[in-house]
Amino acid sequence: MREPPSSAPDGPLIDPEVHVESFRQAREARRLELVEDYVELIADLIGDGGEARQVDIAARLGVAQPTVAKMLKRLAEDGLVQQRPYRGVFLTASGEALAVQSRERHRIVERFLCALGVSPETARRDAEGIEHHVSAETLEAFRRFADGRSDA
Amino acid sequence: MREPPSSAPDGPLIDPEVHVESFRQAREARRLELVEDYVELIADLIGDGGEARQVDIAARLGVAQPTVAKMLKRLAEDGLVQQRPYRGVFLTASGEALAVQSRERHRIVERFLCALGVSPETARRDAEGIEHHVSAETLEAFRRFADGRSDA
DNA sequence: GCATAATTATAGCTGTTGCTATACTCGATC
DNA sequence: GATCGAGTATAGCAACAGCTATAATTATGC
Ligand SMILES: [Mn+2]
Ligand SMILES: [Mn+2]
Ligand SMILES: [Mn+2]
Ligand SMILES: [Mn+2]
Repeated sequence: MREPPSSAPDGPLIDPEVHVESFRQAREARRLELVEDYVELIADLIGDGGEARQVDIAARLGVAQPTVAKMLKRLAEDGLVQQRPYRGVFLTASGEALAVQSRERHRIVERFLCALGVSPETARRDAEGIEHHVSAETLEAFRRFADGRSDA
Repeated sequence: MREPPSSAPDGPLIDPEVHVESFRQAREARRLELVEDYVELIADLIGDGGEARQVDIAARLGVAQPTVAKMLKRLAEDGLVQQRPYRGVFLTASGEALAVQSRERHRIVERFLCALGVSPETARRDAEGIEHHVSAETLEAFRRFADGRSDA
């Protein structure tokens, strides 16, 4: 049915094996999105008020409290947080490491968008989604651009 | 429990009502990601070879064929594609419109990353995820930057 | 200390996105 | 025109991410 492997791309479409790489990477990033947002938010809440309560996590994420409870259970199973019944949730060493890394990347993406001329509000909102799909190479390019343009 | 509404942000955390907006936008974008990728890919396959078969869609997305079959059923229910049993799938008018719009945004994001100095391979992979989280304002900033720097 | 409010836990549901296994249909070949 | 391979449909499963309703627990106020 399909043409035998020819080196001539007979249209605007790239090679299927190459194409699939991008989609796989995007799916993998999507799988990690929530985890990254949770640990980052937990770290911020602890840093801000000394504790991360389910109700506050839920309020900031815009989801119901049982949704948070279920996710925290999963994060605990994955060794990223530690929770004691009816008490707050804390980050493990690896959870803290992921939080620091995620927060730094988030910060760079948001700063980059602002440096590009996007309004702070839009930068804040778009960065929340974009951050999870920015590779190390792209992040470095973002950082370079933001540093070069920053008025600081 | 929580402080009464005070105008003084007592930490690095922004206002919860503002914070939740970003997460809601990211969740909404995530909800539309797959739909946009499907219609864009279907449009490309039709433009390339005149037809969009499930096996080809599956091969490019990196998923199994029944996964594609189920999604096409949903897209048909949503009025984005039309499929006849054991025949190819076609885009409706609104499906075509979404495809054109998604493809254009995708193209701009990828071109922007390249203009920023990211390698073509990384630009291709990162754009596949980033595209879905780029607002109209950010897209316009991307376009301006890419146009201003393009050597064409 | 006890009543009550706030918080967390749990049960049970839905919808989405993936999978494997298998049945069905279509078209090409002989 | 029967066969066989490619492609499609369907069934059934699992993980994930959300929800409501309600029970259990902790914390607060009197
Ligand atoms: Mn983040
Ligand atoms: Mn995020
Ligand atoms: Mn795309
Ligand atoms: Mn995409």
